[in-house]
Amino acid sequence: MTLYVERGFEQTTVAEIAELAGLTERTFFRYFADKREVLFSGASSLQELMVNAVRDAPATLSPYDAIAQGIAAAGEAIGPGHDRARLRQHVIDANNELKERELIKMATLSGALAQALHERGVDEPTSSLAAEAGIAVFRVAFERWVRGRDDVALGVVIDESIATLSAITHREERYA
Amino acid sequence: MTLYVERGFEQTTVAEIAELAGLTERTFFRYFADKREVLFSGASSLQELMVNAVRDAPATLSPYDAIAQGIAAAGEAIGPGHDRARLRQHVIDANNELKERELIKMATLSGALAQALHERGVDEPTSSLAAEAGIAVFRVAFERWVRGRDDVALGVVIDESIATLSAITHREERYA
DNA sequence: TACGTGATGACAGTTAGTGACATCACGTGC
DNA sequence: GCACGTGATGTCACTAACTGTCATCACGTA
Repeated sequence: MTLYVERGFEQTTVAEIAELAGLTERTFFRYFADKREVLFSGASSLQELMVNAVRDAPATLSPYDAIAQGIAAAGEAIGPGHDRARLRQHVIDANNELKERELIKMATLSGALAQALHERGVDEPTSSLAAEAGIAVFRVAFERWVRGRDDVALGVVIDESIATLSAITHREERYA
Repeated sequence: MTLYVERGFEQTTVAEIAELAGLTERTFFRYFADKREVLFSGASSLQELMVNAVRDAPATLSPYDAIAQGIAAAGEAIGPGHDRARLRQHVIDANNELKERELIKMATLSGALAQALHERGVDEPTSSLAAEAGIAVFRVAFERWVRGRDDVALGVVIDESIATLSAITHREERYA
């Protein structure tokens, strides 16, 4: 991570990382499937957290509100680490391969959330659409939070974005 | 493409592609930035099509409806090629690197659509959210269409998905 | 006919990632 | 206290995706 920040992702070789960490390249690849995965080791636990939140949400909640609970849980987990998130995102945004990896993590997450909705009795395509919409909200909210001021809480931005999406898809309200 | 279908993406080397096409590896890499890009050469023209549709949509349309026009345009362009789409998607789904590339193309598209909304006078974060939601709809609809029966038109699936997302994000209607 | 230009080939080099085997530390059962 | 199985690490050889550089070649033009 230090190296990625200092000289960028592409300019850092696995050999350098391994040397700095005091192990061989081969061992590095035993811990991480590839060079990119270093930055995404936390993704699976975040996914677990969100899926649990959806699963444990009150049965009376709509799919969209259940997903909102999951996103809120992610917000609470990430919220405190604004500086870390900003640094990490800066590295990712500077490199296309890393962006790709981030996107596939999001897509996997979306699939897991759809599955969690399934287990709440929600049918296709409602489950997939609600999950995808939730991820869309999370993506936009997270980006705004990372680029925004330090004192605006992630949870607040998320709530705003959830409401905004509802307003957008209400076709009749503000437009002809 | 023939080779990717026959033996899979990973099992196909650039050397083989080059030989089949009657040129050298180096020349292959002059036409395609990398091995994956072969399957996504049409992405930029599709993006252009969608952006134009959004730009040229009646000014009275809401952001969501303007995006819907863009998606409909994509539906018309892709719709006739059901077999080709199915084959291509089969190759992509079998390989994670290709899925990543597909996702970043979608993300780029989302950004372009958000930009097109901007030029219609739509503010952030509404523009990004509407674009992301539109991509979410497109993603789900496209997948359903590819996996579904031959005689169901893509346009129909898209319209259904647009309506379903509206219903989902109407929180009060069908749930407590 | 000489010349500039754009496309291609030839070739060497870097780096990510993998497979196979050796080694080594360490806890367990005897 | 010692043999032994096991999991983590090192070593080495190898493949394949890319990249940089220079040579070559076809072709339209002055």
